[in-house]
Amino acid sequence: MSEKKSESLAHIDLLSGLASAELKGIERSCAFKRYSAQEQIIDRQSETTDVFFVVDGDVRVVNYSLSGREITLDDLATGCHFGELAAIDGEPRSASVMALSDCLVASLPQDRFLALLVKHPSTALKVMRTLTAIVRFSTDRIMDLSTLAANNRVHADVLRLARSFMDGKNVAKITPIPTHSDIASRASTTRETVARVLNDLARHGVVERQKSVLVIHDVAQLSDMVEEVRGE
Amino acid sequence: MSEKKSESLAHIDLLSGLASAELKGIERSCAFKRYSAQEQIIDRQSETTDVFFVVDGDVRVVNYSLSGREITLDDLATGCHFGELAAIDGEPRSASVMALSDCLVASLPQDRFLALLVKHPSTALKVMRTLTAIVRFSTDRIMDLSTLAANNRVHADVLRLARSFMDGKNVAKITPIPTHSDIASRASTTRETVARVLNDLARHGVVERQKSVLVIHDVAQLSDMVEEVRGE
DNA sequence: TGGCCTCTGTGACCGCCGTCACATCCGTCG
DNA sequence: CGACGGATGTGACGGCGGTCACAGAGGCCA
Repeated sequence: MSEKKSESLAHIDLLSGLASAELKGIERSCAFKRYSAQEQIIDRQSETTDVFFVVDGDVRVVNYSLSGREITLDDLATGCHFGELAAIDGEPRSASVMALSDCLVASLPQDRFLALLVKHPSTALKVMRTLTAIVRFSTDRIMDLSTLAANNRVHADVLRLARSFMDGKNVAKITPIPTHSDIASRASTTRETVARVLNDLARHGVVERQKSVLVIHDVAQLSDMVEEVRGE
Repeated sequence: MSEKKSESLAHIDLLSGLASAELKGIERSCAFKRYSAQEQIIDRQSETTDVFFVVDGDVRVVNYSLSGREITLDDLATGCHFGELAAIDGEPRSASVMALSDCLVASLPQDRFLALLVKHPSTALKVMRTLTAIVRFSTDRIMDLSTLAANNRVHADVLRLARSFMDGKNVAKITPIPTHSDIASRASTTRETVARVLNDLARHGVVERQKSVLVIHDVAQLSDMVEEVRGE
């Protein structure tokens, strides 16, 4: 297993442009904390305003309907940051964040973060670029939710997964295999629907579930299945 | 009717902190253009990167499914800006923008805009705050689309309208009355569903359609109707 | 005033998919 | 090895709401 990662911000994307002395200063202002898998890091509606850096591990930005339904907004890997919304505008947290794996997270107080933005316009620009990425991602999702039927949203989500696990021109090998509930929470549907859709795809030879890999045999066809419905 | 508004950026929220000499410089870098109602200002997927200021009038940020279905993302009034996503990250336009009314719009080239952000951190911060507002608005919408049924989304949208037209503690007078298609395009449903829901509400005395005002008699009850479903 | 176009109201139909209920299946841990 | 919990497969049912079709109801302009 991986050893304890050191408490360093050297691999945080947002801070990669800074001089090492500067980085050290920020590290000293940070509180480092370990979370175990499934543990809550931020609670929606809470009034904290720190910014967080994922030093090691993976986290999930998520929200819950009052009925307990879980809606995944995004997953973040090592090197990412989160919590900047509240730091920038001072409003309550807009979403919850939980640890997907055991992970090490650094938190930077709001005033230190804002000072950083003022002092380093290039860092401010990086923050803006991550924000625009979130906005684009969100509007895509709104379009999907507004125009696609549930099973096509599953197609779209599997396609998105496939595209980040390409293995050859038209084949993707997704591993580890996400659970059906996992996909359902991103596509805003139920695990039953995901199961039915995946089995349909398997029956048509588009995907194949192996021991610990989900093989997409025909990414192009999957893509067609999403596009054709988007258009009609 | 209102006279031709002057080609000035004095009332643009984003630029309100700048010295007047600075503002004049930006004005000189801008191209001012009039659009008539319904005219397209930005086309999704186009490769331009200017930032736009709404000097006078109202505009709508909107997207279309290939089948022609219209999805309203947001409406912007005089003083707002748009088009900053592409200016910040250089990607193609993420949405279309059209004039809701006849309006006057100023466009600022990307490099001028980026230079402004670098020179004035407080303006950069304002940009970030508008971006965080968009993100929050979008995640709320994603939650609504994921957890509310179509007619409850209509409730939620009317409630949102009502809250911005309050007239007394529990009464709102919405004017001008939006068309049903209009509401439908924000709530991601059909005008027929909107018509049925509004008539239901009218039958229960919650709303009343008058000549040119939509009166919400019981905002609290409307609010309850949204909350109760969110919870179950 | 008459015609046209947009907006509105409502009924009928029916397919998608959320919900419930079980039956496996599988890895882990005692 | 047996048992337990989580993940998966699948049938049945029923309702929500999208779609189609058409009938008013207002403006607005010639």
